[in-house]
Amino acid sequence: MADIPSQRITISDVAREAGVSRTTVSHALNGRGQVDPATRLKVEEAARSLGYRPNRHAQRLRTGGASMIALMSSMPFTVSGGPSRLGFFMEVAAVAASSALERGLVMALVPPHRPGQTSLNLLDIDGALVIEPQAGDPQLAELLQQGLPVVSIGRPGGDNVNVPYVDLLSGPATQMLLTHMLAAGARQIGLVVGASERTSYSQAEQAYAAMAAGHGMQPVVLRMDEAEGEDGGHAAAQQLLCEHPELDALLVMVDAFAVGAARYAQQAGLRIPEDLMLATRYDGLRARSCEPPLTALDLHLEDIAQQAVDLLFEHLRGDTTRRMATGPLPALALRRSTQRKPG
Amino acid sequence: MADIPSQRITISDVAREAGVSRTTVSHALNGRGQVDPATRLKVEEAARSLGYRPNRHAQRLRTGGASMIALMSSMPFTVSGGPSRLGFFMEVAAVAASSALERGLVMALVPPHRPGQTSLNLLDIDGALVIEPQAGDPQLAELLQQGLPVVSIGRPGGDNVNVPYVDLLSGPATQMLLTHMLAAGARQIGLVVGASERTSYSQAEQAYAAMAAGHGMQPVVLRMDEAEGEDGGHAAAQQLLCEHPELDALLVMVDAFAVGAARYAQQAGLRIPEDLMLATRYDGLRARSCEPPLTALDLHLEDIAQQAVDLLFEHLRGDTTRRMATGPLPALALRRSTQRKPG
DNA sequence: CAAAATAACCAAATCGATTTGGGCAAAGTA
DNA sequence: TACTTTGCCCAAATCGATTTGGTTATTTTG
Repeated sequence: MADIPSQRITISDVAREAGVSRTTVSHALNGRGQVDPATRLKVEEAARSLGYRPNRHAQRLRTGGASMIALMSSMPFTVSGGPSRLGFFMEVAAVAASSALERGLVMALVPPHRPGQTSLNLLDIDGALVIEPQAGDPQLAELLQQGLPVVSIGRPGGDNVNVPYVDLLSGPATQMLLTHMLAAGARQIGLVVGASERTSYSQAEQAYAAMAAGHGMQPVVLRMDEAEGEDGGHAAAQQLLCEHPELDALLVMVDAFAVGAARYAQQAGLRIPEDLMLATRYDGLRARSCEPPLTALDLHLEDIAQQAVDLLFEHLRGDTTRRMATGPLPALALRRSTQRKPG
Repeated sequence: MADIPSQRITISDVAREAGVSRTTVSHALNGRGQVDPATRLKVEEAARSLGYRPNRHAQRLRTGGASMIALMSSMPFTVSGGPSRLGFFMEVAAVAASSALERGLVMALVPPHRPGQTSLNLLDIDGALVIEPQAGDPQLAELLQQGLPVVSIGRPGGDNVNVPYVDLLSGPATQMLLTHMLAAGARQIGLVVGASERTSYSQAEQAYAAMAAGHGMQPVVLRMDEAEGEDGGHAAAQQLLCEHPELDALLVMVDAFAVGAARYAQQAGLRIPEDLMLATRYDGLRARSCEPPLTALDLHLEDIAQQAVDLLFEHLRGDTTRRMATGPLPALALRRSTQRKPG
């Protein structure tokens, strides 16, 4: 029956119990230096019986090692947080937290916040993962300014050219969605992206332009402020379909927009997919619980997040040679929103 | 153009810059001791200009406290993690992380792990949130044994009677689902719960028993090991429906099981909801992306998580008077799986 | 056999903060 | 005047680990 230790067990206690010096305890427990195997056993036994757990703060203070990373979202609250919180951010978080723990790192979540809160200087981290930062992202800027290692999930926008990143392959991804929609019978596809300057958007636009040129499609693109959330998607669909009644399909890159677009279609009496096909990029809760469920992409975020943590870990260790990683190609998640009844 | 500081700024650097001792810097920056207002300004200015950020490890080592809490899941990997990671756990995580940050606490995610990994002694936290711990939960036991403040989301199972908790109201929740199914035309409802000893299960069973007695329903309950995941739900449905062909509805408390049950129904040629109604407790990704989507409950996890963080915060502060909190009543999330076509 | 290498261990320095226990004027009090 | 209080400041101790730079014995080598 072990008493609850009111005073924490330190290395000195173990040393006393084992009858050796603190140095030897440290060496024995960490496999460093020269220690007689018999002594090592004695130390280990003492540590176990006393319930010794090294004080992480003392360890980190001495060794300078990293212990905490943060995962931050640069998307506005209305897209990344809000009613349906379980999006891209949290999916990455789930995997990244596991991978981080396996490396002895603790991952702190810094969820999207209402405008005007920085709170970054509140927490003291050794590195950070950021998701699809836009050009001139203030959070990213602050992290870099503090000299912290950062890995971006998705190539960072703007002039942050030397921030290491995991490529999300937005060009091929867009191509995949467009190809599918065309094969499924779409004739005129419109594109909706966010208004901020993110690599995924510009790559999508490029892929879309190339595709349109190749298929004799008149390119129709609309950019909408992400902060507008689902309502923004509603408005975007409305504007696009009024100005371009020939459109019979929409590729809406932001899932919150896509849900709004579906709502507009319903209100306008447009059947999905018969009158209007709809697809989005990220296959998350929003895409799946939309009515009808939306065709989207499995981005393999599990691999992506894993790679990002790996990369960040390397940089934390001082090995900054690798500046990029690539995940597997996205895979199509086929749903009703792009499947017209045959005939 | 600030250089990237290769060497971290310490309190000594600030002291030198401001022309005072380290003690005075500490006092000035932390509002302790007696410091001339003019000196304080000088110190603050020096700290700002040098970009000083106190070393968290040194601080914590000295002061003892840590400002980190953990969110842990006691569900097996197959239920809470796995292919569809975005469940109960991550939904709570999203909200709890925000609330924690607002209080200056960092929240670490300790996702469900493969069996045999503790990893708890790896991180040092000063409090934890646990989700629906079962009777004799080893993680909870370890936390308590270390004397750490713990708040449970959902009343803890077994004899952990004095662990403070946020009530998930599983009795009323079950009643709500059963009442709905009966009103929707179900005649004989079977119940599937997890085999572990969790309060939500026993409360569900109680509510079910009472309901059955009141409606002349023969109670049919099956307990399935949670580690079996979706396949377990498949097996449970098979067994239940073979032994009790009179059943025309199932309330499956674990969402992973429910998805498996839906799969079995499809294989057995049972139409949902015409031949078999299906409902589950937690309205998450699994319930929504099931075919057909499953009727479930909005548990108001946002409020629940908020309350849990509040409660834990109080206990961290030493105020242990409040030992329980209650969230709002769950709300029905109606889906096709319980809506028979009229006529 | 003397010199060099190795094994096993330890005392003290170190990491960067906070806290303890003063020191020294200037101001207040008997 | 002498004695206490107050204001402002600092040197050194402290937190609990790791690391540096040794000291002894014990082998190995020339």
